[in-house]
Order: sequence, then structure tokens, then C-alpha cells
Amino acid sequence: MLGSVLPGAPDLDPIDAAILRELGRDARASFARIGAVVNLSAPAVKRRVDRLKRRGVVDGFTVRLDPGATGWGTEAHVEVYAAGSTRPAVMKEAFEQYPEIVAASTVTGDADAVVHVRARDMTHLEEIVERLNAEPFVVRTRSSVVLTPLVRRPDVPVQP
Amino acid sequence: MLGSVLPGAPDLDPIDAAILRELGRDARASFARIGAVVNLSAPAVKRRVDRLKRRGVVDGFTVRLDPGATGWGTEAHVEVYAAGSTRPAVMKEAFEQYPEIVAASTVTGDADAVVHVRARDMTHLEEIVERLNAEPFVVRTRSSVVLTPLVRRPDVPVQP
DNA sequence: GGTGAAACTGTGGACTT
DNA sequence: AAGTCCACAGTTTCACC
Repeated sequence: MLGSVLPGAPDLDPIDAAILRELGRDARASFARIGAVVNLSAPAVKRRVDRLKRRGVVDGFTVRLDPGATGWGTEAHVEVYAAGSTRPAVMKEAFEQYPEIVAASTVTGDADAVVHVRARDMTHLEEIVERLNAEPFVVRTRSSVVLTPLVRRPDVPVQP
Repeated sequence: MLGSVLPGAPDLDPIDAAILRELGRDARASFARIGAVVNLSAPAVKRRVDRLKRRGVVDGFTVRLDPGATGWGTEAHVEVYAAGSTRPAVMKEAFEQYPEIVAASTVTGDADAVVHVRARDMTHLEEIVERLNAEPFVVRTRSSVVLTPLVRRPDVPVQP
């Protein structure tokens, strides 16, 4: 079989994993500094990172913001119950219109989708939930407001 | 009143916002390139980024990984019902032991906490849910397995 | 995967608005 | 207070081993 994009077979060797952990800690670290950690020269690290980008393992680099310090400290998980058999693409298109929606996915269970909403305050959050309830395909919603964030890690674990 | 760390008052001017959007798109972009977008010299951009770091708005820089390409394509939201009045700190300490837990928070509503779990496959996910149910403070759990990711954005919105 | 060289970038000081 | 210009150290990136 050509290629090997099979789920569960990502041939990430331990050095790649170590590089990804360093980039997870500080994505602006120089290749030389990463190389010092993983015992490789800067160009060798660069070649591995370029390969990981080419393979699609590395999707890009982002800044991590403190929600509180930016005035977006209010957060909720909203379960969306959709009409009949609303297609995922329809929900996706609707959710993408909201800058306040930072994540959304269709799920198993009672609800059809779970939406992660960020807002400036409770009033703002309430407004978003109302707008969601007014979407044509939305039958009802069920919100859990975040009280205390307990864990916040890079979105994908990298095995040591 | 001295200082202004009030929620909703983050005095982010439009240039800071533009810089953060660029860093969100590519956190390894050079200050010169960012400066070309926001019409500022490289040192001016660096000074603003340094200031945003000092103020705690910028928390750091991370790599964004494709969960599928790394073999972590299975995902669930697990609602945790905790015994009596379990303290958040107890839950936090427990959840931090799981590399599979990428996010967790206490919430309003029926459940006491919502945990975002990443796993290699369904078997792995099942194992994590079983381990969670076996935690001393956990009464029961209710899982929603992710079928299709619809939206995935930087964790905190930045206003244009 | 390492080395060395050239081009580019980060960074702090001096000066300008 | 915040920007630009400049110079030097550090980094990226390439060809070659």
C-alpha cells in the first residue's frame, strides 16, 4: 500500500515527539535551542519540523492568549438540539458566523452538537445563546457555564 | 481607582489586536512581516508584543497539531458528576494526571465538571472513561463522543 | 545528520515625532 | 509615550560533506 495515512499509525519517532513537545512549550524557540534539548543540530531540527509540516502533523503555530486579560473571561458549553436530520455542513456554516464560537462538533448522545462559546461577560453570553436558539435548525439548547477552568493544555497530547 | 485590570476593560488598541490576529495565524512570523501588515517597523512590533507578554495578554506561543495525523483522532466530552461537595482543587489534581485530558472545568448545570478527552481510538477512550469512573470522587459520568469537528479556532477571539 | 557561509531576523541604543 | 533608524549578535536556510 502506498503512503501510510492510517489512523493510529503516525510513525512519530521519539525525537519528533520531543521536538513537538518543545514547540508546544514555546513555538518561537530557535531551532538551535530545540536542538540543544533533543541533541541535534539546528538544521537537523529544521528538516524534521519541515517534514512534520509537509506530512500535516504540524498545522501551524499560534499565540496563546489569556482569556481573562483580553476581556473574554466568560465561557460556556452549549449543547445544540437540531431539527430533524440537519446536515453537519449546515450547522458548520451557521457556527462559523459567530466569532464567539471557538469550537464546535457534532456528537453522540441526546444533543446533536456541542458548541464552545467565549464571551466578554454573562450578558454577552446570554445574547449568543439567544441568537443560537433563533437559528432555523435549532430546536433547543442546554448550556453549562464554566465556573472554574481546571485544566488547559495543548489541544493534542504528545507522548513522551 | 489605580490600575485597570477590570474584566471587560483590556485596553487593547486596534494595532495590538491586528498583531495578535497575525500571531494567531502564524506565531513564527517575523516582526518585520507583521509590521508590514500593521504598518509598523519591526522594533515597534517587538515592543508591543513584549508589552502584551508583560501584561499577561500573551501567554506564550504553541504549535497547532492535526489530531488525526498524530494518531489522536478520537475525542469526547465527558460530564463528571462528583460526590457531595468535592472541591475543584481535588478534581483538578486528579484530571492533571491524565495526559488524555486536554481541558477540564467545573460548570453550572446537572454535572459538576466537563472534561475534554483526546484518545487514540475508541478502546483507548473507553479505558479513560472507565478510569474516570473509578476515581474516588466520581459518582457517574456521561460522555458525548465527537462525530465531526465543525469549528476549531484559536481559543480566544480577537476583535477586528 | 553535520558543517560552514550567506541572508535574514531579533534586539537594544540613539534619535525623532 | 511611542515610533523610526541603525548596528551587531543570533537565527534561518542553503549547498555540500
